Parts: sequence; C-alpha cells; structure tokens
Amino acid sequence: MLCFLRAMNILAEIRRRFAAALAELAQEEPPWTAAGESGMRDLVRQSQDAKFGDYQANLAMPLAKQLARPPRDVAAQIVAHLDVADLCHEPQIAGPGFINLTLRDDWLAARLGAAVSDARLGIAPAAKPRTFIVDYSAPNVAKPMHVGHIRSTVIGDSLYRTLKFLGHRAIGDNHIGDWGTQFGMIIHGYKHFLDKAAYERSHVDELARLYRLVNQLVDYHEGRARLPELEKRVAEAEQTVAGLRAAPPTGDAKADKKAAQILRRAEADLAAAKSDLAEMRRRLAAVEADARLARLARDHAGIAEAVLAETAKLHADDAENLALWRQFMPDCMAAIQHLYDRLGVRFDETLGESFYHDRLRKVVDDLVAKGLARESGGAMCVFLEETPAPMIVQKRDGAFLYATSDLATIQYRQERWQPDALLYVVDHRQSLHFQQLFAAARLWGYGHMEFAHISFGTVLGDDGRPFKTRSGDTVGLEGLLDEAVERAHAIVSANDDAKSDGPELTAADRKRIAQTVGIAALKYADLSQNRTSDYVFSYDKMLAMNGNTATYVQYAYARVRSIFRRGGVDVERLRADAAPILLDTPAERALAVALVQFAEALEAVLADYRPNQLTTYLFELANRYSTFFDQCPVLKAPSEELRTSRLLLCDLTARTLAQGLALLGIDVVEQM
RNA sequence: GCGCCUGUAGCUCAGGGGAUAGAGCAACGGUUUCCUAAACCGUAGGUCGCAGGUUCGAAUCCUGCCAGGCGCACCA
Repeated sequence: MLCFLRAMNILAEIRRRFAAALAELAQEEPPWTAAGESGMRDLVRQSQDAKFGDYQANLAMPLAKQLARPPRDVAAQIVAHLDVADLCHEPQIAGPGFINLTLRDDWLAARLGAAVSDARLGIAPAAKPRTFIVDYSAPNVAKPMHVGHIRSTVIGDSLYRTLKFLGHRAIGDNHIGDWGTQFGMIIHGYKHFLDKAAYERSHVDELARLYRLVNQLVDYHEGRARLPELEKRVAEAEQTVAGLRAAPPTGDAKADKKAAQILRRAEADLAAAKSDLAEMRRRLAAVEADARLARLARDHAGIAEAVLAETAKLHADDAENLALWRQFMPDCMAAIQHLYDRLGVRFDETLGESFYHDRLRKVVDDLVAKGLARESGGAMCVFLEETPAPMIVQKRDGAFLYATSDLATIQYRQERWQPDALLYVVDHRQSLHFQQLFAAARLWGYGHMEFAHISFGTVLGDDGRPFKTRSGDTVGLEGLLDEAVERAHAIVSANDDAKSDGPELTAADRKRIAQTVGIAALKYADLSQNRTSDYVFSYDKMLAMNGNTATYVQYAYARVRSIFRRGGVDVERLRADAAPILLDTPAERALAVALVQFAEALEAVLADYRPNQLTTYLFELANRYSTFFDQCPVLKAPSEELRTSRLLLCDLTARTLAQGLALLGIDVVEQM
C-alpha cells in the first residue's frame, strides 16, 4: 500500500512503463534494441495543452527514423506493448506520431484519496538520499546587510528546505566574512572615533557608524589619489573619440562599419569614464562640504594604511585586536541574526573565514607538497587547464586569499560531513573564481564531489541599473523589509475595509498579516525569477494580487481557510472519513491533475537547482483553484457527496500550497 | 584580446528539441441576491536579436555576427 500511497511521481512511473514496453519490443525484434537505449525517457513529458491529454510521449518519430518505418505504425506498436491501463485511458495516437495519455479519473481520485491521509501529501522521500552542503547568504558581518544579500539568502534557503523535504541530508552553512579588512576598519574606528555614550546605547549602531565613517575616509583618500588618473582617462578618451570622429570615411563599407563600431565603443568608454569621475567628485565634495568630516579626513591622511595595519595585527594574533574582535563579534552576529529572524532563515553552521584561518598554511603546504602549486612572480599559484589565469593561493607578501580559504573549507567539509555535493549560492560575477576553485579541488583529490555554482543575476532598479537609493547608495536590507511590510499593511487594510460585510481584522491582525505578506512578496519575487537572469525590483509588482506573486498564492490559501471557517468544517474528521473524491467538472479535474503533479515540480527544482520551477507550479495550482472556487460552490454544493468531495479538494489544495510555500521559506495566513 | 551570462508581446518575465510560443501588467469587453471581486472569463497584441547549419521537427542544439551586462594573477 505504501508504494501506491507514495509513488514518487507520475511522470517517472509513465516513463518506466514506456521503458518496459521498449525493452519488450527489443527482445522480440532486434532492430528495436538501439531504440530501447538512452535518450528515450526524456521524450515522455507533461502535455503542454490539455487537449493532448495529461502526458505525451514523443518517441515514435525519432524511432521511426531509426527503424525506417512510418512513425504512426511505430507509435501503434509501442502502444500495443504499453501497459498503462491502471492509470490511463486508451493511449491516443495523434499527428505525426504523438502518443497522448489521459489519466483515469478513478485513478486520480484514488491517488488524491491516499494523499488526504498522508502527512507528506503522497510525496515519497528520495530513494537514494545524498548529503548536500548548501553555502548561502555569506554576508560580511562587519557591515549592514543590503539588497545584494537577498538573492543568495533566499535562493539558498529554499534549496536547503527542498532538499530536506525530499529526504536528503542537507547542511546549511553560512560562510560569513568575519576576518577581513572590514574588521580592521571597525578596530581602527573604535580606537580613534568611538562615541562612548552612543556605544553604550547601542553597540550595533555605533559599530555600524564607525564602519561607515572609516570606510568613507578611506574612500576619500583613495579617491583623491585616483582623481588624476581618472581625469587622465577622461582626457584620453575624449582625444580618442575626437580622433575617430575626425577620421574620413574610407569608402569601403566593411571598414567604415568597423570604424563606426570602434567609435561607438570609444564613446561608451568616454561616457563611463566621465560618469566615474563625476561620481568620484561628488563623493569627495560630500566629505569636503562637511566641516567635521573634512577635518577628520585631513587629520587621518594615512588611514588606509592604518586600517591595513590593524587588520594585519589581528591576523597575527595581536592580543589587543583579537580582544576587540571577540568583543565586536557578538554584536555583529546579533545584527545579522535579527535579519535572519525576520526572514525566517536559519543555518546549521555558521563558520566564517576566522574558523579556517589557522588551516590556510597547511593547505598551501599540502598543495606544494603534492606538486599542484608552485611559485610564480613571487606568489604561490595553482595552474589549471580550465582557465588561462592560475589560481593564486598565497600572495607575494605571504597573505592568504579567498581561494585559499575556500579550499580549506572544502577540506574541512569533507572531514566533517563527507558530502556528495557542495552548492555555492553566489552571484554570477564570481563564476571564474568557482571555475578555478572546482578545478583546483578536483586536482587536490575531491573529484568525487559534485560542485555547483548556483549563480544568479543582479537586482536592478526600474532604470535597469543595479538597485540603489535615489542618492546612489546601496539599499539596506532592513529598510527593504520595512518598506515591503509597510506597503503590505496598506494593501491589507484597504482590502479589509472594502469587504462587503465590513472589516474582519483587528489592528493587530492587520499588522501580523502585513509582516507575513510583505516578507513573502519580497522572497517570492526573487524566487519566481529564473535565477540566471537579472531582475527588476518593484514593490508594486511583488505585492500584486494578480499574477505570479506570493500574495496571489497566499490569497488562494486564505480562501480555502475561509470556506472551512464559514462551514464550521472539522478538518481532522473530514480527512479521517476517507470519503470518495468526485471529479465531475473540468475545473475539478484540472485542479486534481495539478495536485498530483506536486512531486514533479519538486523534482524539477532539484534538476537544475531552480526554485522558480516551484513558484510556477504554485501559481498554476492557485490559478486552477481560483477557477474551481469561481465555478464550483463548496458549502452549497448540490449534494452532500459533492460537498464532501470538494472540501477534500480544498483541503488538499491548501496543504499543497502551504507546503510548497514553506519550501520557499514563505508562511501562509488564515485571513487576508 | 579572451571568457561567462543575457536578448521572447508596449512593459516585467516564463518556456530551453516536439503539435497553433505562454503568463502578469497596461488596453478593450463581460461576470457579484452565491464560500474573500485582492477573484473569474474573454478579445487584441510576437520575424522568439540577425544569418547560416544540424534534425522527421529549432525559440530551444551548433557556428558566425549584432546588442547589452559581468569577469579576466596576488580583492572578496
């Protein structure tokens, strides 16, 4: 019974049936042998259009080619050997040789009936569980988190949850930056610019202020130093452009086109150089316009070197700096923890750079001993076939790098967890680094692991440029959450006020709902995007009641709960009674098919580590529920049997939506 | 110069060898004595950047080009 109750997924089952049919044919007729081999299973899939049934097999056409026979004959022969009578109606052969399958309603109903009494909704855990380490979020804890951290955090968290739900062993690891120059900045700031009273009031706020101040002063001096270089770049670019413009046409169309292209690029370079220069001047002016800042800048001309010195002392185990680091860390951790609490994100491990610090020497020594790293230009390098540039594991000055620390991390994770796979949820700009890291790790003896860089694009503003505040600063994560919640509150309130029977929610309800809805909108907007592309950030779109948004899916859930409230339905008893499910109308059937395909959506997520496969599914399910809700009265169904059946469909829908959202790290609300 | 990613409806985006390319927004039209109309149903809108190639079949794979983004030895 259990195997029926939790058949992994229908598509996989149908593929097995086709494989069996092909194997049978291969035994009877040798020409079919090649046909039974690889590649055929992917040609069985969900139908894209309901009029072609629920599933379709497209394998007759390529086979017909191999066998040199008409494709419809080939399809007929496959169908003759195909045993799917328990799940599907008679297979239909259509068009050039498509085999269309329609699930039997009694089978659908039985399958849903089994899911009703199953806490896992009929989803079987993985037959072969694997151990995954999911490396996500990884902020620098010395500075406030910003919009740039949201994608890694949210995508990683969702993959982590999905892996666990499907029965894998997953370890969520937050590889925080807790040992870099940023701490040198705070230490330096603490020693020179501390406002004791402010620090007493709030450690976190004062440390953040010190970081910003020191960073600004370092930037200022760096900017001053770079100004001539930038000015020179602009002047050169201007000259280049002028020269190109002055060049007469050659008369040769191809050469002229090439020249025009070079000119366009030169103009783009000039524009970029000018904008960099303007930005730099703006920032310098901002410091100079502030008398206090200007004085600090004057008095601390060597601040960049001082910061580096503090960092170096920390790394050399200087007692004073180490003590300060230990003093600051709890406050820094508390600040990021506050955000993780708001987001509902957690980790099994939070091991940052400091944890690996004393392992780096040994990593380099081992790489050298194994002949994988050698000295080049004063630095210790691992040369790789995969990339033109080597991976540097130790700088000329003896310091170790990100790459060294990442290798040490792989080594540690192997010792600690023996993982099958390492997933790095990090933005696409670091793809070269990961290409090098993975290649080096394989050389180093970790070739048995699956390494995956789960890369993602940039969050853009509606101007198509990286999302910034109006003044050009990065957007803080805290403020981003506040605004999402605030806007959600306005929408929840307006909706509640507009209810025909008058408002139902207390002020406290509205606040609580706004929290959930606001955070959900933000996360879902990110997760519903194909992670490889950049996406344009918009509060209005993410909180829209229509379309592929968390709010729309949550609304479908709330409508189910509303029916149960109004009908005084005892859900436990409803489930226990095991009444039959009836699929009499197209809307009910469409909903039923979506419900039994949940497992397929989850598998699709893991196939390419893409949570947007799940959001697409949930949107489709919520959409079908909305149609059902519109067309099929539940509490006032024409018969008691139908009422019960529809209540069961509602219950399964609500549970599937809630479970799916939970795997995205999103909560549901009972009313909204 | 080399490498990676992206280019699909007016806008924001799905789809990544299968049948007539989808959704939301915006536009237009319809549906509330009935469980939340924050909804539902419909109409209109496309040279899937361009050109070749592979294939029974290409938005999807390959090559070249065009456009944009991002990287490219001692930052993380």
